[in-house]
Amino acid sequence: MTKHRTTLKDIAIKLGTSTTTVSKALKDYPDISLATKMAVLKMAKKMNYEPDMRALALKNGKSNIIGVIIPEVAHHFFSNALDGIMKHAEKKGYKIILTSSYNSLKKERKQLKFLFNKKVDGIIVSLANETKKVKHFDILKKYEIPIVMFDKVNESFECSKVSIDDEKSAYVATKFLLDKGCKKIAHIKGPRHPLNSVSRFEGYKKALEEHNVEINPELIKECKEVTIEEGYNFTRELLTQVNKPDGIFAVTDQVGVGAIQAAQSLGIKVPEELKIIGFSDSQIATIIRPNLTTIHQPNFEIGKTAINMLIKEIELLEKVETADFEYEQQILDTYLVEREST
Amino acid sequence: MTKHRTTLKDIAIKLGTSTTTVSKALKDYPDISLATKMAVLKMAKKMNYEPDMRALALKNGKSNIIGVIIPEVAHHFFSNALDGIMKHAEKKGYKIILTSSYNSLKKERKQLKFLFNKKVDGIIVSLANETKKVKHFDILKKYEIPIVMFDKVNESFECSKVSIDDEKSAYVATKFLLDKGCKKIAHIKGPRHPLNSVSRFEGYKKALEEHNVEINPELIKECKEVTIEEGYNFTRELLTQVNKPDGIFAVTDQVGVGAIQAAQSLGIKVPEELKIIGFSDSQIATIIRPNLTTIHQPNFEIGKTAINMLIKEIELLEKVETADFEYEQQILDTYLVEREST
DNA sequence: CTGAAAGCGCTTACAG
DNA sequence: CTGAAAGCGCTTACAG
Repeated sequence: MTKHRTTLKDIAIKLGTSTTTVSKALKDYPDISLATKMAVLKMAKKMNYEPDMRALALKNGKSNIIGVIIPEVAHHFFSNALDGIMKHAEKKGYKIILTSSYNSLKKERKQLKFLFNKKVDGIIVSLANETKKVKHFDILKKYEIPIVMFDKVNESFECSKVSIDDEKSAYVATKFLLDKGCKKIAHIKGPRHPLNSVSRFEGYKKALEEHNVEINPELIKECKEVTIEEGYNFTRELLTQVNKPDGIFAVTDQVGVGAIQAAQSLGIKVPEELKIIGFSDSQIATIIRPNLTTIHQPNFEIGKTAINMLIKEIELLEKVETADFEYEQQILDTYLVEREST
Repeated sequence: MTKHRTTLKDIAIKLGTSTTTVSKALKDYPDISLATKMAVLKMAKKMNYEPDMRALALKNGKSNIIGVIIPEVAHHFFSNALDGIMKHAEKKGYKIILTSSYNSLKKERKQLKFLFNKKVDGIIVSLANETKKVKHFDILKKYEIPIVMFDKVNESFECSKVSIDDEKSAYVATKFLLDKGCKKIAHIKGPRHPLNSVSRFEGYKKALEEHNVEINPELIKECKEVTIEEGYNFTRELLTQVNKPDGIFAVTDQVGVGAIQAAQSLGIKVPEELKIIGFSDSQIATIIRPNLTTIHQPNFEIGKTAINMLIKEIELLEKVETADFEYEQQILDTYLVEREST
């Protein structure tokens, strides 16, 4: 058994007064005599009184806790976005219950249910790769619990969202290779599901089409895990086939780094013989030699924007009777960072 | 206002019975008739009943929530340790409230107080760099709230701890350079405070002393932020002074990567003219060319061990009257990974 | 200015 | 087998 902590009642008994009075004194109600107030304050301090937030949450119907569900924790993008979420939640007096879906739909459902039962004030989620249908989020609508999706969002679900324009960014990346003179541009894409990879693939195709370059299935590879290893292996495949690419657009920096290493392992010069561009602008892009040209993505800002939108909704909801406000959809800017690999 | 959620009372009214009966039926008490039980279960399902965990926490005195305080979120080591903490907390039915001290003592105090008021079942902490005295943790002792420290621990505070042997690992790293024939080994150390950097410095000195190599202050540099940039700048200083080192032990891989880049910028060959070893075995160590030799640290395992120790204490405490069990101190193994930079 | 009472959503010892 | 009552720690409308 853990030890008894001081409650309002303890203070009241010690002072021969009521919990009502103690509560009011502590909360600085106007209808308490100065003498009583001082006595209560003093005793509360002496007894190390700290309010029990469980009771407050139950009573007030507000916990000042926000639930977060992310696909992965030990991941460059998510830990940075999380940093943005936490710093700004902190500023506004909220704390975070952090959960992970580990990219599994089943876990995502479980975490959501838990956060719902926990009565968090709102939820921020980046969908699991497995998640296609988002029916499980309907319960939040039903009980008017604010939710904001970021990065891995669902197109059809109505809620506020923060993301980048993956298609446009991929278009920019691919067009950059075209402008640099590449004729045969390969794309090592992400898995079929998360919307991001699909959109990046679309941007790639759009740029090629616009420049009247035929899309060649031989030059398109699809990752499962989106790792350095996959980037390495696919690039070796690409570079040893008859129809070799002279440019590669990699779906992430991890894959791009693998691509550079693969080219080097075959004695192919980057950028002279092969130009490579990544996506994300993570630290590894600056460490690999030649440095990886990439698309910069505002990780921290994405998290920050998401939490600010969510808190705005939470606090709006406290005032109005019913939630019929407009959902916001913010698309944050990306930009190309030119380095040595192109 | 958020919408009303189904409570036991709602079900009871609908069924013309009492909340007591509903509660018991839901919890499968033996003294409920099968008919009632079925009816309750059915209605609960129909009305989408979900228990309110705030009420449970208040009633049971247990929240199944663990508070975590880490110095940084967007950090390779901490996000991996956190991954270990979360995965294993999950398995045992606990969730995490994640907070960060941002390496500030003041924030650490604030987060601790919050978690205390929140009545979490236990706390896992890695101390802020600023934290020297840990008096603020005494309150946990007073109320018998289990706490486990990991990585950045305090020597004198009595509680369970998980870490690695920084001194020994640093000794191994330095000795490795000596065995490779280095005569003048520099050390780019961390800031004066966190115990880790001090211990690593001790290990460095010990190895030199044992090999009768004099410790030369000219060869010792002290980082503030422990970044690639600092590693780069200090290494350039070291390599342009009269008394040049032929080996560098860097306090982290970040610093080690900066060191390699600095050597390259001066046309000094690694490992032929200068051998470099890092600490942590993070991804960047495998990406830099030449690859960085380093000390492997079990990030995920550290988190996993910490959470398992904590849950053990929490559950023990539920059974016994008072907490007088032994604190565990686990030192996890590290090992040297030889790569190209030595 | 003070305090008894009701209530937030649950559990459980106890009486019937 | 069922349910009224007390209680977890707080808040607040209301009566005095």
